[in-house]
Amino acid sequence: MKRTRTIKADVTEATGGGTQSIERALGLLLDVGRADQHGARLTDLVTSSGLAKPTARRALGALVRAGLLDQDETSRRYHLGAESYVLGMLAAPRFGIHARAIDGLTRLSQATGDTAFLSVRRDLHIVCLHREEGPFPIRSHVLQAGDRHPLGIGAGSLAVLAALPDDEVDRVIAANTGIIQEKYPAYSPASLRSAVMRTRKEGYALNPGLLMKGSWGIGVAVCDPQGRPVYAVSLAAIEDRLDETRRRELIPMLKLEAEKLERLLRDAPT
Amino acid sequence: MKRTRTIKADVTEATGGGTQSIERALGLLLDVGRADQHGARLTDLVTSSGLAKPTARRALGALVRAGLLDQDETSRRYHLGAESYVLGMLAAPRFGIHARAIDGLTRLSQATGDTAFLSVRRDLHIVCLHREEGPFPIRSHVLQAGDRHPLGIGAGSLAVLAALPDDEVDRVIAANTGIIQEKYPAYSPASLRSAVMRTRKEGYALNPGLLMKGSWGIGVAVCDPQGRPVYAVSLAAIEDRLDETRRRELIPMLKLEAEKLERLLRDAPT
DNA sequence: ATTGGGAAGTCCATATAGTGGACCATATAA
DNA sequence: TTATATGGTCCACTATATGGACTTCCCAAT
Repeated sequence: MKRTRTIKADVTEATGGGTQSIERALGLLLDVGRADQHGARLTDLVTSSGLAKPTARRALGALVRAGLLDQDETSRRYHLGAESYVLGMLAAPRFGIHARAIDGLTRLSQATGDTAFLSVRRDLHIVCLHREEGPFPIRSHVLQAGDRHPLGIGAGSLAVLAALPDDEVDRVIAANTGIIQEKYPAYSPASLRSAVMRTRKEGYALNPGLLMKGSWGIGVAVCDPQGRPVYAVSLAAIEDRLDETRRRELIPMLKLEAEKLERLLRDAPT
Repeated sequence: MKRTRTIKADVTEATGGGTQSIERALGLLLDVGRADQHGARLTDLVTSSGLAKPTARRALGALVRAGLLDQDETSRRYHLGAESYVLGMLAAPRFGIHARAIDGLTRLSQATGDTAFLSVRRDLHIVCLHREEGPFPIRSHVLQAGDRHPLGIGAGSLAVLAALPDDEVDRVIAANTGIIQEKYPAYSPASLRSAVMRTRKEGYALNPGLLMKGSWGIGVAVCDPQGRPVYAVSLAAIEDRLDETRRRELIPMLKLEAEKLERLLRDAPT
């Protein structure tokens, strides 16, 4: 007897089986990416991934053989490899706003003195793509290129979350609740929801030092031609430099740069 | 009875077992990377990889879920995803010569009118990282960013091969013999060896239309501080524009840019 | 020297996780 | 309508990845 197909092949979803080792390996690849700068050690990767050591090492070996990772011969640390770089260059035309966004970030950081960021949305998270420091001597290093946080955590991230439709805001918060409770004690699903409201009302996102006391941030979302938020432009500074008065000066500048990026997204084909 | 360990743990090598699915998946990832621009279709990936369709699809699914690939909802083609781009950006500081090399390529292409290339060595192959077109209206499109050829095939590639020590030249040619016989009818191991000699004698590599009749190229290698060739700078033009006389003008310009890059490699830390 | 601890790397019996032949669904062409 | 080509899926079977336990290496402290 034939099984009745209840959902008659909606789209493709629910595949997902039979890919354990691949997903583990890709997880390791992204982990190493996050740890670049100094490289990742086998033991750390083992603990952070929860894999058994032989398993992790075999996967890392495959990644190294593929050229996506390099292993330092003496320190034995894993770094991103040339193939990762090449891949990124090949992907660049499809995400090419980055290159042209750097100008804007530089303008912002020079004009304000503070540090400007470009972040990109990755489903439930946001990833910091670029950090451009301004001349002001006290600089927050809370957000680095490559850092990843749940949507809503941090100024740019909150700007993106608030720009999503309500049902997706709920979905995202629900999906991230576990991580938030575990790693972001200053946040809660409820506080996120009210932050979203505030962001929509004010027209910009504010992070009043919730990730690190004293390190404040403001951010706005950049939407694609379909109106979905994909990037965020944000600024970080110490609390004193982001009081209400100064924010009123800075927000128009942020919005201006965000609009320029939206125009680029509209014009760029691909 | 204990098995005697003949090679007492020289370095780590010969691991390699227990990674089939990972290597298959990574192969697919790189395949898609090569096919970007237009995206890769499932069927093509199946044939190019030799995998069974369900296997390929499962692996691609995992890559999509990890964000390394995107699948176009309507065309069903696979493209590089945001995570690939992020990875590349994170790897950029370690391979950052690229960004600073573009200036040099632009200078070259403007000064000569022809198309300038930056390529990077990946073990037995060379990968074209960047292509900068000059104003001259007849332009060869034989080499594109992302294209990969065995070492020795093409001008930049030959420059790198010729800059390797003899034993490695032999190793590379031996390892590539199969691919060369299969896909590059104008080449042979013997012709490669004599091309290497010619390159060393003349001080630059010449490709007299061996990949595509009429499309000539000249190239020089860029070596890291240890003297190992890692990049190549090259120029492509139609045969008429690369006669002996003009080559004598162009080669010093290429060498100048190559030396600038070597200086960057020396000064840049990591 | 000697010891100890931490990290990298390795082995192999086990069963879990991936495989692929066969099939279905949908889209465009004839 | 049939033909053909492509994307997507099922599931029995076994090839394949797994991980506990082990060895080797390195360095710092005794």
